[in-house]
Amino acid sequence: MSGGGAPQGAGSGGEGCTCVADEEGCRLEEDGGSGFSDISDSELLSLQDAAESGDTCSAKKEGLEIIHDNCGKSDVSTGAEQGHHSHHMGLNSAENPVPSDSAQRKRKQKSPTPLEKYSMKHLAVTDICNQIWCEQQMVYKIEQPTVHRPESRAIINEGSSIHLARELEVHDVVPVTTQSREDSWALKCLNILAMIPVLQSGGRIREFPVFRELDGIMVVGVIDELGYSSKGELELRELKTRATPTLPRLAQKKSHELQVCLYKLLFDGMVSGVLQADAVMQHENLRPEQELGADVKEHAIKCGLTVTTLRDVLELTFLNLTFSELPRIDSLKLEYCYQGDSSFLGFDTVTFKEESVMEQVTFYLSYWKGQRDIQGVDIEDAWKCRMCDFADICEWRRNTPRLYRTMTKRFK
DNA sequence: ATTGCTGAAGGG
Repeated sequence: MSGGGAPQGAGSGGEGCTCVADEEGCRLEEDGGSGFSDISDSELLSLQDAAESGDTCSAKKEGLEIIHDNCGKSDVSTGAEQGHHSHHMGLNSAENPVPSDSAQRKRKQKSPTPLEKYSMKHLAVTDICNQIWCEQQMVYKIEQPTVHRPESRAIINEGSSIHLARELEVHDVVPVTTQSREDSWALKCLNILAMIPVLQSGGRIREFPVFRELDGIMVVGVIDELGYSSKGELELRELKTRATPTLPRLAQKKSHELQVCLYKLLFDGMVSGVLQADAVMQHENLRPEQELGADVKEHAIKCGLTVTTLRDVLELTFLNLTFSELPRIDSLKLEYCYQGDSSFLGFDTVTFKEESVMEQVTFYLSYWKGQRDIQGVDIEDAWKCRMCDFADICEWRRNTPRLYRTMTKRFK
């Protein structure tokens, strides 16, 4: 069951709070139920309020037009069901139109890299983790983010709500309206600024945003939990909720392990000063002097900060990160628990080997830079296809007949 | 720049 409670408005009793970008309610999906079902009642209410009070509810981002007197969940015009990555695929028809060396301007002749093709400014840590599971599937997920078999969807929703419940144990979540990507980044920074002192005083935090350039690509993520072990070491904890009361098998563990290693790589970089405001601005194509939205500025004031532009916030954040002398992450822990009865299944301690992690990162990012072809699952991993949401449309499978036979074989 | 494109993680 999806019990994900709504992050209610600014609670007063918490030890802290996190702001979530409340993109004017644009986190909507066509299908009222199977999609991101955790749009909460309170979010819907605030949407309706906004509509009634005549607020423009135009959601240009995502190419989604909402008729604003019908701003309810069931009335979302589609167009978003393919998500933001829904650039029409398969434009190969017009390819290489005769290299008429004359009129052809200085446009790049070479085909775009996958990163360019999907207009991605950055990769998420979880993109890379999906990539380690199956690169072909990861691409399908980017192209069609809302495609899920119902059973996958239910398990994922349950996991989300358990995570949210845990988050609410350590701080409140207050919705903040963002009007631009600059606003979203500012909010991310405000969250970091709010969490630094908690870490400094030995406290525990959840949902810590991290980002850093790796191999020329911006990688962003959110650390599930940071706290201190009994030995006083800074410890990263990543909760994995499971649909079966079993520990994961190797293939899945590999993905989880890389996930926490990537978080450490990003976090350590941030506290040791490798971040530069300009690099972030360039990668993300942000306007540094753009004035921040009213709600973001208002929230900054509540945090005791007077800021007007994203540059202000970013630089403040980087200064704080480097001068707070936060430790690097000492220990990486995966915690598994069973969705059914919340019982604890076990811990895994992950060893961080920098060379090995960087080697993997280089390999996975090379795909995004167009340096190699896509690589679907190997024969021995063909079992993954049996529970893949995209099995029936998969090019990799179609082009790998041996894989298909292995996959469909009912072994034993 | 056919001028702008995205909360990440969520589980297997």
